[in-house]
Amino acid sequence: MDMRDIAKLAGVSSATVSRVINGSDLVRPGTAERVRRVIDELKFVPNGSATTLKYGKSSSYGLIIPDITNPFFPEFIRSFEGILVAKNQDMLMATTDFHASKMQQTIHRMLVRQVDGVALLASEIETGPIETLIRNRVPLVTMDRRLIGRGLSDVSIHYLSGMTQAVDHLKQLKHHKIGYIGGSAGLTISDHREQAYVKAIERAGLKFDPRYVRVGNYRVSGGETAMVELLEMKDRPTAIIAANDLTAIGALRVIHREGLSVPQDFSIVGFDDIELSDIVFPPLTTIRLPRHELAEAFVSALESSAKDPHAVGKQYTVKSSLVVRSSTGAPRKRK
Amino acid sequence: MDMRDIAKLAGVSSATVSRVINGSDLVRPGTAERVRRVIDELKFVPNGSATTLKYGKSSSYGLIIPDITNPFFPEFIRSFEGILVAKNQDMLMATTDFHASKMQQTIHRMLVRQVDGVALLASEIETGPIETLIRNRVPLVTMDRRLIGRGLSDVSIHYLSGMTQAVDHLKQLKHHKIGYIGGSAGLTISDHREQAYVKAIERAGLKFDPRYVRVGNYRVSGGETAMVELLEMKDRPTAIIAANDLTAIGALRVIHREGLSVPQDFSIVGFDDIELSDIVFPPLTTIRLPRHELAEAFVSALESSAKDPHAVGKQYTVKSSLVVRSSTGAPRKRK
DNA sequence: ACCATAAATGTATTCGTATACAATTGACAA
DNA sequence: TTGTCAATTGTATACGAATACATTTATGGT
Repeated sequence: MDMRDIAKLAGVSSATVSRVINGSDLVRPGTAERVRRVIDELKFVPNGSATTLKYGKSSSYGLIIPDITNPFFPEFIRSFEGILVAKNQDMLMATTDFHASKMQQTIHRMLVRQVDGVALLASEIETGPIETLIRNRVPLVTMDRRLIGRGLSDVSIHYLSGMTQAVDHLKQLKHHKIGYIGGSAGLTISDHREQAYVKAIERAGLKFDPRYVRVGNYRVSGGETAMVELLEMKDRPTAIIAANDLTAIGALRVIHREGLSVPQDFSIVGFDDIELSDIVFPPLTTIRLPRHELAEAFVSALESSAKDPHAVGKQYTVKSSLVVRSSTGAPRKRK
Repeated sequence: MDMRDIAKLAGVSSATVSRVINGSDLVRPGTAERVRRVIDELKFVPNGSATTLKYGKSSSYGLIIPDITNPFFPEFIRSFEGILVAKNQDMLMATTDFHASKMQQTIHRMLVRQVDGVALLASEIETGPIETLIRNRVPLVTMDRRLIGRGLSDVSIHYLSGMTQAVDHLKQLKHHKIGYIGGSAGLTISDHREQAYVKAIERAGLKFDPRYVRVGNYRVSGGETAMVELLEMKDRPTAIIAANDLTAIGALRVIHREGLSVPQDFSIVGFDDIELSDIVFPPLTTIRLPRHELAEAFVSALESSAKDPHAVGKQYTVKSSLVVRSSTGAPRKRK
């Protein structure tokens, strides 16, 4: 069943049907009504491929993330998808699992599908795939790369605001030895977070000690491994800031496993403020990264680039801020 | 850039280019090589809309879930997407948030996109949307509806296997009063789970007490509310089975908040075995629902229906089984 | 009633790929 | 060399919707 069938039944031409469907105002109300009735009766659904082919736009955006299993992403996706659906756009989601090959494959699929733009929350890996998109004039919005260009926008998180609050909060509680468990080595996003930590420490007038900085992997396991190492130190920190909440939860687990407690023996600060962080015990003090604002920034960046793919994109910034719960407190006095 | 451009540069016709791209074997190897070289050089990507329009198939499947924020779904999606990508299929994901209107909208979008089939993990709401799909001859695979038909398959979970193991396990620990916190009222999936509980209780020769059965909402909050009610009972149960892990975690929180402990004061059994269940404290004994098998069942159901949309679908079954961790133990003796 | 003009509708073509069918080329035998 | 047949390659068209342009119909003024 296609528009011509509808046209025949409504006694009009396919052009009129198309106009009715697209809400053109140059159709007489009576005619439009008649056509609409036929469409409803036959429950006609237009063929999107034909529209995309003709129109050159697919009204869909790609979303590439590294790992849907990290709760941060589903929470982001919910907002992102919600915003798109409200605008009658579709979302093509893909996961890279941090593999460059999957990334390539994914981008290829998005090109085939004629997406109107790509939101890349896994910019980590390489620049190759990014160039592929740019070359094909597909608007791209990255996270935390801090580079813009023609058809290339970026949404960055202002880590420093939240990190400063976290360090100040800990300092006020009389912590002087504040450690940091980072993300996977070699990712720009990890660097940004770590730099914010270093800067916040220095700004607070505390001494930066590289021995207190450990590498993680953005997952629970990385937090565990790093925390084990930190526990083995003689002069160990009394507070830990983690690169994300999962890492913080990993640290928490190790501390509990060792029979120590939070926040009496260690204060822990996470990053992201995933829903989970309010559920674990003790509820996690964490630096909130507002998902909905982030999603909104991505969508508006995508939209404006889609409107004019030739223009230079914008740099968006989303602030982070501390949420104090129960995993931070004054350190236990040691003799 | 289209196939004709490639054809011109390679000195062949567009038909040959198409044949090369689709791996037809009636192209002379030398010619194919020449064409492939041009494609690579120009990094040509074919237009999927045109292919879909011509071919009538989009090589993509729809996935409809209620709530991506429930960790069960991301874990499922990871497998589902992985399997599809390996077969060069795309996934169009959509969330319903348990709203019938969103469901309708979502299904409409999938029809427009010409998906080759839909996996519906949110069959809960109504039958209307389902009929829309059937009418449009889009293969449909539902979860736990236990109805099949032309182009309609179903993947059901054999709850009873895991539930029986759970009840037996608790009985062996000397629990006689085993409560149940269910899912949202009115969903078939909730009924299936609850029926399995009732049957398992009776099979174990225990007394079924309806006062021990409470309604939840598949989220932490539902587990909390229900657990508060259960705690207020005079003759309260000593063990609780929850309809999913989030519910169990909600119960866990309330118990801790009241200064009681698990498994000393209460034994708790979850359902799903989300990754989280191994991370909470204490690690949750739970009934595992194998995500990967589930995803595989969905994909094979989709594929066989897509191959022959006219045939009657199949009923798949996936077993559940108990995973014992630390949230279950012998009940504390009460005087 | 008639013309000018605006409003409404229709006709024909385009988007890029796949493929039925047609045409050409090549291999080999006689 | 020519014919036969298979292997290649090319030509023309269809898929379904959108739209430039053409045509018809309605409206209003005289």
